[in-house]
Amino acid sequence: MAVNLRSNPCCVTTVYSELKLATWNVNSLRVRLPHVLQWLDRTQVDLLGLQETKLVDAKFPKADIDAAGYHVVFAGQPTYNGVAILARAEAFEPPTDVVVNNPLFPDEQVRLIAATLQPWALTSSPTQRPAAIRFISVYVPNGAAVGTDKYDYKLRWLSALHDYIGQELSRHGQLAMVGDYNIAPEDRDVHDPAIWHEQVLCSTPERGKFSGLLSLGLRDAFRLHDQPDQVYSWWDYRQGAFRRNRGLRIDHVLLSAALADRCRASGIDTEPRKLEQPSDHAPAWADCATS
DNA sequence: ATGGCTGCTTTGAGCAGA
Repeated sequence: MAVNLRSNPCCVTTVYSELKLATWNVNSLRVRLPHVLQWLDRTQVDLLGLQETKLVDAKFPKADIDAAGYHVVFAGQPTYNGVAILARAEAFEPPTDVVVNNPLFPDEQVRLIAATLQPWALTSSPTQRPAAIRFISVYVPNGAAVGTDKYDYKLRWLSALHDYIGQELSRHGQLAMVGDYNIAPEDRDVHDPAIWHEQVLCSTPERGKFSGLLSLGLRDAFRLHDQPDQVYSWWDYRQGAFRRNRGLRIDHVLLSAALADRCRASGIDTEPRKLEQPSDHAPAWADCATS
């Protein structure tokens, strides 16, 4: 976040001039909390979606995240899944309109959380009140293998997500849906497209669901800018996959038009993947100008 | 062909992840 306290009060509408959004599948927040706190401190990210927290709500480290200067909303279950949204307290009022899971898709698994974040306004004028952001953190089912029950569940989950996000986009001009989509959108997002051809995470039906989300008006922040080749967000723990950069780009920041038009940079931060006891995923991020 | 790592689990070998 770039703090921007301009001298002329009539023109100041927010306490920042730049908004940094990110997503990170942490593969157990119990294990990864130190990495997350370190990353927040380094990046000063404004809005962060987490996936695979793997924590029941009673064990969620809310106090540590509060102490780091972030609002947090979360929903978990034993052992699997679990999602959260962190919002920089200096930038946003406390989250409102929190929704857990897709209202259109009854689900025993906790894989979606949505919240509205209202930027603090440095003006009392309602006309200068900055627009709120609808922020959604999703953990799309893995799908196991093409043709399995889990794969069918993944496709049904994504169809319902499409319908829900269509509704959400009609209600919120500034919307960001971030998360682990468990889909590599194109072959250039895959280290070895021949090996992965029509395999889970890369199959045509899954890619069709991802395209369907974009057809609602969302943009893949990563592809709004020139990027180096062979940038990925997940690497298997086995076989030295990270060292050999044998990865997939499956974690994405999707932006509505109002945010995409102001997106200035995007990328994937591989630094946390180099730490001891890393998550197998790296955070993906996007920077948007606020005006 | 298989399993390779990692985290979790009413502590253990088995599941799930991707």
